[in-house]
Amino acid sequence: MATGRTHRPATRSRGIPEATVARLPLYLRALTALSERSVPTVSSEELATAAGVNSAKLRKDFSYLGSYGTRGVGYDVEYLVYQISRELGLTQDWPVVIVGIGNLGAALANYGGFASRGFRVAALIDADPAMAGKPVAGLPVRHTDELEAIITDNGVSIGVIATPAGAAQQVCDRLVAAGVTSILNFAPTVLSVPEGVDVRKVDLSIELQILAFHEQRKAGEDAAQTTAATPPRVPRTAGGGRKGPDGDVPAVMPA
Amino acid sequence: MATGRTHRPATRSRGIPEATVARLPLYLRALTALSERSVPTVSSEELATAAGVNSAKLRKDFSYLGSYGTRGVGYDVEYLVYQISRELGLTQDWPVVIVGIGNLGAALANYGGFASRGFRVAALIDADPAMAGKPVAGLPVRHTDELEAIITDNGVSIGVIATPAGAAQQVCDRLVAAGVTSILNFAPTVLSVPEGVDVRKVDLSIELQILAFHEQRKAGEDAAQTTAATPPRVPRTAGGGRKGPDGDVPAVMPA
DNA sequence: TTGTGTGAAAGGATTCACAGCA
DNA sequence: TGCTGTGAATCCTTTCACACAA
Repeated sequence: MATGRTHRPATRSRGIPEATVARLPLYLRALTALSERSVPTVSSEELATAAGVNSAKLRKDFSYLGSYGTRGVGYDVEYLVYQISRELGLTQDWPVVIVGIGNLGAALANYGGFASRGFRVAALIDADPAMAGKPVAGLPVRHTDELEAIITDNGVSIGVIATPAGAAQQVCDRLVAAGVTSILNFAPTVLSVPEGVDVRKVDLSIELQILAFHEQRKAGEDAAQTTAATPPRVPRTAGGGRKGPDGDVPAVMPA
Repeated sequence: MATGRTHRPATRSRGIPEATVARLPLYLRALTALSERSVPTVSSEELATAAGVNSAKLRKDFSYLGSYGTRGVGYDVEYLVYQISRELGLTQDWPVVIVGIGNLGAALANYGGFASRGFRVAALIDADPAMAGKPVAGLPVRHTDELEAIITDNGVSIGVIATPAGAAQQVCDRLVAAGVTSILNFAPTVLSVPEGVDVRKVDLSIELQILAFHEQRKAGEDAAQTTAATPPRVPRTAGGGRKGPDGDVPAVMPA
C-alpha cells in the first residue's frame, strides 16, 4: 500500500514506522468518538478494541510518539486526540482538489469525512466543459484549463484523482508540475511520479479480488481444489513456439 | 504454537503470503493490458515496472504460485493471466450486493472494474423506500427488507457496505446472518464479525490523513518542527485530577 | 547469454512478557 | 493494584545474489 518511500532517517529519532502511521487515523477516530461522549480517560485495552487492533500493538504504536499515558490509569482522551492530530499534521487545514467529477468524484466531494478532519475541498475540477459551473456538493465545478491556477492560488499540495484510467497520468503530471506533492489515486493505473511525490492508491476492484481469494479458499476447504497436491505444470511448450489456438489456456476475462 | 506448520506436511505448498496475494491483482491488471496489446511474453523486469514493484519481489511472488516462467525468456502473458486469475478465484463469477446507494454506492454500481474482473452486481440495496425501484446503473434499487431473500436467492457471499457509519454494523450483521462471508466496508466504522468472516476496509479519510502526515514531514524538513529533539512532555498532572479548562490542550477538530 | 527461481541475509512488524510507575 | 512502556523473541516481508535452465 505504502508507496515506495526511500526512508532517510536523517533527522534524529524522527522514525515512526509506516505501519504505525497507517493506524494513527484509526486511533484518532476512536478517540474522537470517546471525546464526543465526554469520556475522560481510556485504557489501551479499551481503545484497542474500539479501534479494532490489539492492545500490545496500540501501546507499541503510542510509544513511538512519546509517553503520553499514565501507568495504572490509561490515556487522557483529549490530550491524545491533540497529540495524534498534531503528529498527523491535522492541526492545520489542508486544501485539496478533486479532479474528475464523475460518480466517484461527486461521492468524494460529498464525503463529510474530509471537512471534519483537517481537509478542505478547495476545488472540483473536470475536463468536461458541460460540467463547468455546475454545483456539486456546494462547489461549482471548474474546468481543467484552470487546474494550474487553482493549485497555485490556493496553495494546494494534495490532489485526489478520480478520473478514468486513461486520463490519470496526464492529470497527475499537471498536478505535480503545478506543485502538488501528495496524490490520492482512485484510477486503476500505476502513476509514475518524480522523487519526493507521494502517491497512495485506492483500488476498489483490487480489494474485491483479495476478498475473492480468501472466499475461494473457504469454499475449497474440504473439497480439494483443482490444485491440491499437484502443481499445475502444464506442458505449454508443446510443438511449435507459441500456444495452441485455445484449449490449453482457457479464455478468461473477455476484453 | 502448532509445531507442524512450518514443516512440509501433507498438503504441499498451500501458503501464499498475504502480501503476495495483495499484489496479484496488480500483476493481473498489468498482464491484462499486455494481453490486450497481444504481447506474447514479458520479463519479470518489464512486468514489475508495469505493475509498480521491483522485479525481485515479483519473481518471489510468482515463485509461490509455481514455476510459470521460462528461464532466459520470461513469462507467457496469456498463461500467467490464467494462472493468476485461477489463484485469485476469478475464473468463477462472484455475485455481490451493494448496500447503501448514496453517492458512493452509486459510484460503485457504475464502476466498470467489477464486471470485467469476475464480479457481478447481483443487487443494489437501500433503506430509503423512496429509492426502491429507481434504476441505478441499470439495476432497480431494492429495499432493505428484501436483503435476506436477495442473498440466499443469488447465493451471494460477498457484500459491499456503503451506508452511513451508523447503519454499517446492523447491515453487516444481517449480511452475515444471511450467509455473506466476505465484506468490503466503506463506512468509517470498525465492524465486528464472527470468526470466519473476512472484512476489508476502504477508508477515504484515512488515506488522506496518511498523506498529510508525509506532507507535513516534507514541509518541516528544514524548519525544525515543534517536536525536533525534545519530546513534548507536557506536565499535564498539575493540581487536581483532570485537566485545566482549556489552555493546556488546544481544541482541535471541532465536532 | 539471458532472465528465472530460490536459498540466505536483512529489515520490519507483531507479539510476548514483565519491570516499573502512579 | 492496575496498566503503561519497552526490551526480547518471533514472525513476516523484502532484498540480495547467484546457480541453473533454455
